[in-house]
Amino acid sequence: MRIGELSERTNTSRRLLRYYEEQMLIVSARMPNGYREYDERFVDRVMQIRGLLDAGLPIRIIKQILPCLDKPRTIHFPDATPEMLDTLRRERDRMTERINCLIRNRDSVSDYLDEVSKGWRPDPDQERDRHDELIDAHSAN
Amino acid sequence: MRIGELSERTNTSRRLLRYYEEQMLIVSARMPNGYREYDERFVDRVMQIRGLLDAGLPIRIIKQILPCLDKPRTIHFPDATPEMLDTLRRERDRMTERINCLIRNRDSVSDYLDEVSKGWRPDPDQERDRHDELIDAHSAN
DNA sequence: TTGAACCCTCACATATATGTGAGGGTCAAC
DNA sequence: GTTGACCCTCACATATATGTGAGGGTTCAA
Repeated sequence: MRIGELSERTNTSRRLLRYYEEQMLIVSARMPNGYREYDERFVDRVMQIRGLLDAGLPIRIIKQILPCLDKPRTIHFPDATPEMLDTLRRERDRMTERINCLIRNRDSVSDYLDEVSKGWRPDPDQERDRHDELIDAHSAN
Repeated sequence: MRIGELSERTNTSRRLLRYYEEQMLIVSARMPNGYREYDERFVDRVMQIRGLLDAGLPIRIIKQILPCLDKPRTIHFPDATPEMLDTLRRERDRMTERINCLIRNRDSVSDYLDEVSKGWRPDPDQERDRHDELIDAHSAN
């Protein structure tokens, strides 16, 4: 497929697809007329890139972890220098931290929405303790 | 505490703490000499903000969800307009998508690391098999 | 009373991801 | 053979989060 179709199917501007290519996250074949040509695999690949970008990973890091996400991944073993593996372990751990942070906060938002939809109403009898609770309000972020 | 201590305890530059204040993510009291004064709660609050920023949420959104994360949150219920609740639901869903994307990719990285460490340990104590795999590797390229 | 170590505001600079548009090919349909 | 919908490169613009530094006040201890 050409860039326009990939753009529509991944909801990503042509500009960005060319940018990702420039940043070497993807590679494109070229048709005789110079047009870029992509095969089906790129739909998922681009959506994966977008997901990771949206989750806060910079292109520099995405470029490093993408090769590990290919299956079969054996081809990429030889590229794995010890420094690279260290980077990957660090990134894996950062991703886990991000996940936990997101889960905690998503659950808070979720709880909030649940309580609102249950029809919470201000109860003057419970306002007494508010000050005390404020003290240990934010935990573990 | 003053901004320097908060900065050290949250590993966040003074510049950014002032920026978060300008963006109304946090508020500071002022001492008579004009210095900012923070109480303990801000340590967690700032770390929460940093976690969310790192997870890809823009300040605009963080500003909207932060009030829901306060406990007790009752104070903020009356502010919840229907549009606001819609935004929150959308953000909750986006956070869930981010979480799933991160988990998928983290697990892939993790699997990769596991396989590398099973087959090819850069650790000098366990280098037995490396030679064969290196041969394979080079012919695959 | 001087100096170090804080703090203030303000402004300009940088990196990253993204938008926009100019100037110009390619190609299929009318 | 003209038109419209694609594609190309290149360059400039924008938004967001962050760094850096100038110019200047405050506090405290030697």
